[in-house]
Amino acid sequence: MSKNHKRSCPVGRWQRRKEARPGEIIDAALELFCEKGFAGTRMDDVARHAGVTKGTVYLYFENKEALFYALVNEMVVPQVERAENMIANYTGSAASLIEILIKQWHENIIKTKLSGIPKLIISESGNFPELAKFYIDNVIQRGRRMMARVIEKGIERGEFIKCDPDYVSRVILSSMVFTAVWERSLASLDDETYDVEKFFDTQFEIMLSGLKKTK
Amino acid sequence: MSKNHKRSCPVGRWQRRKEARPGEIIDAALELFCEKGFAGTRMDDVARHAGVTKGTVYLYFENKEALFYALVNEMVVPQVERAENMIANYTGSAASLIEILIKQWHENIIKTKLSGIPKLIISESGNFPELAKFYIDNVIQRGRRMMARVIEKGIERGEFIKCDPDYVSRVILSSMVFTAVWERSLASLDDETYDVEKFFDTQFEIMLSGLKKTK
Amino acid sequence: MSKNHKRSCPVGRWQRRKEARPGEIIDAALELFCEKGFAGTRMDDVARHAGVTKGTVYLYFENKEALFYALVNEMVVPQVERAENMIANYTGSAASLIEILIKQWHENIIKTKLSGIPKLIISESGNFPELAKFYIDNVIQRGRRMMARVIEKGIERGEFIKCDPDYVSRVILSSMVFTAVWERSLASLDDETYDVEKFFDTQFEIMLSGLKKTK
Amino acid sequence: MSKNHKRSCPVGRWQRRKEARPGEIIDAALELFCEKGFAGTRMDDVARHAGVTKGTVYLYFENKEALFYALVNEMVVPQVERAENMIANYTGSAASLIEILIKQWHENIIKTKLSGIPKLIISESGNFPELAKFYIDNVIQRGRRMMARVIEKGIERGEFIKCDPDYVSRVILSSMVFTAVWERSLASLDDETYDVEKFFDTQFEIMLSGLKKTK
DNA sequence: GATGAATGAGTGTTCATTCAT
DNA sequence: GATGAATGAACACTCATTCAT
Repeated sequence: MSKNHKRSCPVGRWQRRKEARPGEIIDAALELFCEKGFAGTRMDDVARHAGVTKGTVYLYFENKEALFYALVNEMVVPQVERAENMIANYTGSAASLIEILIKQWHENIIKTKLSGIPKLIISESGNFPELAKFYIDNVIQRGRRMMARVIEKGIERGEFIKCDPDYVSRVILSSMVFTAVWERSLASLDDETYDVEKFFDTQFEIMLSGLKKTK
Repeated sequence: MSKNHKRSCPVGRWQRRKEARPGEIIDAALELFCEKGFAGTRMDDVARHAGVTKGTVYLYFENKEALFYALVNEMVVPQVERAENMIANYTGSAASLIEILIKQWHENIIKTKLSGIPKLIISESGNFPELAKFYIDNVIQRGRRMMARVIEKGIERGEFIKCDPDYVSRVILSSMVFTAVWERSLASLDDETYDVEKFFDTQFEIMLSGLKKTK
Repeated sequence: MSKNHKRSCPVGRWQRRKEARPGEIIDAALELFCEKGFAGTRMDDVARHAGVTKGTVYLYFENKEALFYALVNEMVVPQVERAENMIANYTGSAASLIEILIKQWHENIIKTKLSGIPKLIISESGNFPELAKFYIDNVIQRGRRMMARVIEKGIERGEFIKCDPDYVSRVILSSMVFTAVWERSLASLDDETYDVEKFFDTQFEIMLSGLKKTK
Repeated sequence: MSKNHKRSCPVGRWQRRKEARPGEIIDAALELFCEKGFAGTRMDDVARHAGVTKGTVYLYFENKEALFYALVNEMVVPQVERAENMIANYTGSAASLIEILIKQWHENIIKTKLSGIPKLIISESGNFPELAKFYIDNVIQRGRRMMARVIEKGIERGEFIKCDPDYVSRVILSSMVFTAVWERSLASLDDETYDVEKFFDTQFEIMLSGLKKTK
């Protein structure tokens, strides 16, 4: 009847949260790995950030590395799929699709904790090449192909000038991805602040006016 | 990762001890820090890579952190100065200057070990905010201003359309810097290889045709 | 291995809690302690082997150590009593009594899980001196006296030559006990297999012909 | 000139003992592993017993298990070889050779730290089957064959009655080995003390008079 | 009674740093 | 100057034990 009947049992040490735990731990790990790096993050810290003790982390993840892998798996693939679906169903112009993709990148990645992933993968690529490879194959390459297909469509539709869709895709994505990396690393230390939205608008305008056919 | 990075004396951090130039140590450290991260690199490895023993590293650098600071200081400032001098003396068009800057970035940074620096700073920014701050102030901001001045000149000279030079500068630099980061992290793991030169050409063309005034 | 074995309350150590008989737990513990040692055995394993969960073990035994003590107490004393009764009622020759004792050792100890006890006690004597002491006083010494009495009787009856019954007892028992230890430790790893029965026959024959008076 | 010129440098933290270290560590490990078991022994304890700190142990042994393996390797093989050489060169009677072997077992094994090895191997056989196998193949089996060959020779020379040398060998060795195990485990806890020498004398006499041919 | 999620003390192992040689 | 044996603090991971359900 009352909305808080769950709280009738006092919040204590023995709360069971089997369902929620892994997600909480992964969130904590993402934040900390991204901030301090994999090696620089203590399992104890991850645990404390997730509101549990060290031992509990090991109930859900075999070891630190498994936690890292789970984190990337969990966080990354759904995003790619969402974007691919969006593109598949889109019927408007290539230019407007690019605009939407950039906007969504801003809303769903840059503004969320997900923006930590690219920085994390890049930072740890030397120590976890296999994981980096997974990310390249399942995120980067798919992203690249998505954007390339959009460009291609724009060329086919007569919207865009002739160009190599793969390279144009890389150029557009590079500053999008860099922005995520930047926001999660140096942005907060830079006293010359900027407006991410305006950044993306600028990028969009220049790129598009460079790509658009002038009739 | 020790939590007292910040407590180590900030004075004298930037000097190497002695006259001798343990450039090999710095080179080894750059390579290894970039590959494995600061925490993941053992002083022993740095030493061995430099052809000396562990103790010797400590003759020249007070500790691991000092080595990191020295590395960044040593490697970074000369580049910026070189670029600034180049711009100051340049008399041609803004467009051609941008082309030259991109080419030099490719030749002098991307193709050399120096490209490891941005990846390293980004990766370790959470653990070494002071160092990151130094890098931002002495490299990033100066680079941004350089590029912005070029754009500004282009607008003044009637070459370019009206735009916000600061944001355009950020857009151009973002994919340039990202390319360095990419080459030092994921590029070697990506089976879809690409030609960096063509990447920069594509970027240059699109950006420029987006910026150029059409008479 | 905690250093405070000795501090755990010595009273009540020998009792199982509750009426129910968690014989399966003790069986599981015997098997696992014997195989992996006390420290090397996880309570979780004991529980799983006994078909219950970890918590349940603690319903019946105060802690791991208490389980060990209960195990030894449970398993050991009945055997000694059975043997003592057998001897008390025996009326035949000393030689045939020895033969019977060896046979029974083979049947009731060597061939059963009980053979694990000596190996276990020996292995853990350093960590559980009190328990080892209990075993010595209640099993070893009583066994030694039993065998010594048989020898003595043999001497008295004129069957055996004059000898020190205590030492002869020790010699006979040493290979009997060793066989139990061997079977529970190295036997299965030795590719030079042997027949335990023939081993005991050989021992019996040699010892007896060495002991018997030649008229 | 003075005998203690080595002591002229004060005993301190920085003494280098590269040559001596491994042996000291192995000695400490043997004692502690035997007393507390492998799992129950802390590397810290081993180190302290050897007069060093934990880190130093890892300079010489890759890990705890490697230390265990090294210990067995180091300690065991030389003994077997010594015994085999002795037998090969022996020209006297089989009976006297057995007597010598028992005496040497007493002097060189039982009375020394080496007597800890059998107990240790037996205790840890479940956790280190490979090491146990090594011990069986290189020590036990060779010991068994040695003793069997002596018995065989005794039979050939007409000293001993017909019997199966392999089984007789096993019977004799079982109480010899057991004595080592006993001395390193329960002996010190047993208030019924005994004289090991007399034990072996008793064994020798009974066995021999059981084996000897009566003309 | 039984469960199993959670705890936290304990231990193996690593590695930056020191300093006698 | 250079070495490398030694140190010891730090951290990943384990597991006996607890207790809310």
